[in-house]
Amino acid sequence: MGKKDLLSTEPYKGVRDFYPEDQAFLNYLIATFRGALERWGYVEYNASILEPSEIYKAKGSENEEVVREQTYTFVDRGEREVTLRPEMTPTVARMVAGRRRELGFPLRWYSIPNCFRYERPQRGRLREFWQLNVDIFGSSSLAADAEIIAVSHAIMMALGAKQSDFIIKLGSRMYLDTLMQNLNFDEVQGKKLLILLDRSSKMPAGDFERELGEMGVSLEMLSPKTPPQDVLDVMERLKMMGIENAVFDLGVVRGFDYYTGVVFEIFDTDPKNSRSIFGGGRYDNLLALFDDEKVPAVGAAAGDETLRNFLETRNLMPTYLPPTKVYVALTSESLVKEANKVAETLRQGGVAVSVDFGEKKLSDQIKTATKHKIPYLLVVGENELSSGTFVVRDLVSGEEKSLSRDGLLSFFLNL
RNA sequence: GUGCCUAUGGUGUAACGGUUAACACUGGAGCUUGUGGAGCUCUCGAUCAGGGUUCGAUUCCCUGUAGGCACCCCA
Repeated sequence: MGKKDLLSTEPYKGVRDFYPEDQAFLNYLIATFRGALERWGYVEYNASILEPSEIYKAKGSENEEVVREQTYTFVDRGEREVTLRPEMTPTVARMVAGRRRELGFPLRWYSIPNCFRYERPQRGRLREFWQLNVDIFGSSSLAADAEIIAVSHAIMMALGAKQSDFIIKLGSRMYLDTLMQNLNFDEVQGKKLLILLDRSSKMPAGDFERELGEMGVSLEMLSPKTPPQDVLDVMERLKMMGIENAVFDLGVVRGFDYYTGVVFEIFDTDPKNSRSIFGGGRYDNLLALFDDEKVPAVGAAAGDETLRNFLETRNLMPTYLPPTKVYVALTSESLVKEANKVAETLRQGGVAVSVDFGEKKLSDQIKTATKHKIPYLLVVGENELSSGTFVVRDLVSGEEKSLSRDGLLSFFLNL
């Protein structure tokens, strides 16, 4: 028997299908983000996935290669170069700059976009991911830096984490800049050093110090006696908010593009998840690309996949339950209409109900309900309809309850 | 781009180089239990592709492909 040329059921490389359980998890993340952020006074925005390619190239010439090789970029029918957004920050910078005069500052915004990067997938890194973005625009105060970190911390806690589960590592671009000046490093050397610092946590200590030596510096020369002033200030503010798991880390650099001040990354303390969960910092110059007047900004981002890895390792994944509360099973296919009448009463009252079509026997209908993890079963048969008494079964405990037609709604509403 | 690992039904696993590739779950069909989630019977369904070694390859080797992991990079 020759096999037909069937299509693959695999999704495109590096992207995921969101089966109901997966979508439910994403929804849970989004709901948790929203809840936490809106309590802090942040409002939600969004934008198209498509952006003109130039907004990613403009940040600096060194980014051009990254954009060319690590984004989904194509030319549209009108010869415009288009990129599927690899991140949200340029987009939000564009949006804020576009309405700078109308928006009141400080501005607290968040969004949960999907972003695309053309990369080789591996643990915690995919070609499409959902990413929370939180930003404050229009404040230069370190209080804003601290708030962004505090909000990130609050989200971790809202997801069920303990402070000992993660650590907030702070760095200072300002400190590094003055350091470069003191070392008389030019831009090229400076970048090289930043890259090395960024990699340091992944390298054996010996290699790191040897490579530092090759650049004519030592770890001692780079390490401050006490954390840089801006980092200290932020840490102090965090402590006052009850956040104890923040430390200074020379290796937190955040690439080498638009950051200008305090930068931070949140890591799982379990080494299994080596990728940062949250990352962000201050980027006071980015909006100047779109606008003559500077608008200071500080923000953070967190990806869904690294958060999922974190929650899985920490056993914090929510258990899946469908929105459906009641499954109506029928003793005969001919009862669909009657069953829908019963179901409609419940729907009117706001109870989520699905009705079987009665094509299969009752035991199979129950199996379906169980398989879909629907918590309650309601059987509609001739007896029930004539007597007006319905049996509701709790599919988890197996308990049953006899109710009148009118009693059904109040039963489900009182769960 | 580089390196390492992996590849058997839809899923998870099994098969010293040797009969007809096994088992569980899932799916389908049926029986049965007189409001029934159980049980029983039957059934669909796989060695990634191409070469090589061998009397004989799921098993060993090579190439390709796909996937995973790490590096690079990480906005």
